[in-house]
Amino acid sequence: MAELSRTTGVPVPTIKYYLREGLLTPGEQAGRNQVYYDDRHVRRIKMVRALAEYGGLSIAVIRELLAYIDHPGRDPLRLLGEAQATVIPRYERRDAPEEERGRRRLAEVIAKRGWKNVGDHPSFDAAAGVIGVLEQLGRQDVIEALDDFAAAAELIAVTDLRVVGDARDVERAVQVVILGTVLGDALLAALRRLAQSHVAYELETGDRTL
Amino acid sequence: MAELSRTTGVPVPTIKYYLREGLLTPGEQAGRNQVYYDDRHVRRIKMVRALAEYGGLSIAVIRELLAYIDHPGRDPLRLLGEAQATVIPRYERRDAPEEERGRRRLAEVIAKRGWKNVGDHPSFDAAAGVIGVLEQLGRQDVIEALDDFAAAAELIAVTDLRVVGDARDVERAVQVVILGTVLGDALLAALRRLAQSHVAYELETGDRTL
DNA sequence: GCCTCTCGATAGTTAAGCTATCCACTACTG
DNA sequence: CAGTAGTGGATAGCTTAACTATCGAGAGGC
Repeated sequence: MAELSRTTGVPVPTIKYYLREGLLTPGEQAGRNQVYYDDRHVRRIKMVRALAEYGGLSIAVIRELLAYIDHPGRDPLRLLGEAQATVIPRYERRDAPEEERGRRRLAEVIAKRGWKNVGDHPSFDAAAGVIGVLEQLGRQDVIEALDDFAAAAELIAVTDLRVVGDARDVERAVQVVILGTVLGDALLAALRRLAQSHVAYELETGDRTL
Repeated sequence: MAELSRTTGVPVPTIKYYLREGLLTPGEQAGRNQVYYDDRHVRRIKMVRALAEYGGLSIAVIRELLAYIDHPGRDPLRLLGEAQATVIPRYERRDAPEEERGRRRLAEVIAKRGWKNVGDHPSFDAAAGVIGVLEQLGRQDVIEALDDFAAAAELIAVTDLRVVGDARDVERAVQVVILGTVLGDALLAALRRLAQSHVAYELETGDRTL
């Protein structure tokens, strides 16, 4: 265990805690007080840290994710939806008037882009909630950019699905979905800021106009 | 205060807590134990809740954001960078080999897209960290999609800058940047899942091939 | 005149995510 | 082969964040 701690940089008590919480499968017992940990444990710990640090996920959610990674459904077609359902935070759909307006606005955009199969998606209410709150805060200008955001999201989704499709087995595909979603969100957020900085620079120097 | 609580749906003790924490400016004193709150307080509270709930920001970060919203720098050109710096979580740049590799990989993509003004951006290390960890976890397939992600990020950034440019004064622009960044990230994440669901559906029905 | 409500201060609560201590035991070290 | 450092497991404790509850002096309303 000391070695596991050294190679991952995670303190021993924390590893014990992860074991207690069921994030790590017990290692192979070798004698009364000697346990062997292998490469999989190292990757497991790195995954836990990455999901917590970059994805901001709680230990409880990470445990669910890992459980799904270990025992994915066998139907590859449903895999994306199932894995998504495991990752997505559940927003309790409030029936406040502003959220209702957000739902209508979002439904318009979805219709315009011809998106199917999304009306009862768990992320629908999340997006509608954000739109509702933006409207309440008087940020109609941001809401007007919704179409462009949706277009970009579709581009990203196509990439996502291509990567998932290229995964050679279910196990790999599950990892792509989970990590691609959680770490992908963090990555996209960071890239967005870099791109903003770049575009702002080009506007300043006159290399680009909007 | 009871009325403020009723119209926002936030319990009185929580409002008191926000006052203590300096998230809310004190209302107008009217007598020894009577204080008037107005519309701005209502919007303030809604903003705090939105930033916390959808953006997952801590009270401490929200306080900084609000302070910047109240006293933005006067140079509109620097505004984006300053506001960004306030929002972006600071990752302590580790000099682990995998993060170093992430930095190199990211630098390639940036060079390929011709992004300028981006090498020492605070989000650079965040993105590099994610890439590094993806590589460690054996997800080269996701890393290969980096170019596409960057392209989408650029699209989004152009939209962002257009919205900021349309804001008619500095005060409005600051709000666009902060809310557009924090709530925009949440919105994009949700739209991404909706788009994934849509694209997956089209692939299933044969309406689309990759 | 009394009863309720208000503000503000202070203290308490809850949950998450570790971290520290203990203990019985064991395996390497000289 | 004795000693000592280290092991795993159990349990308890710590720290921070974000609220939440209590209290008391004082004001407003019928």
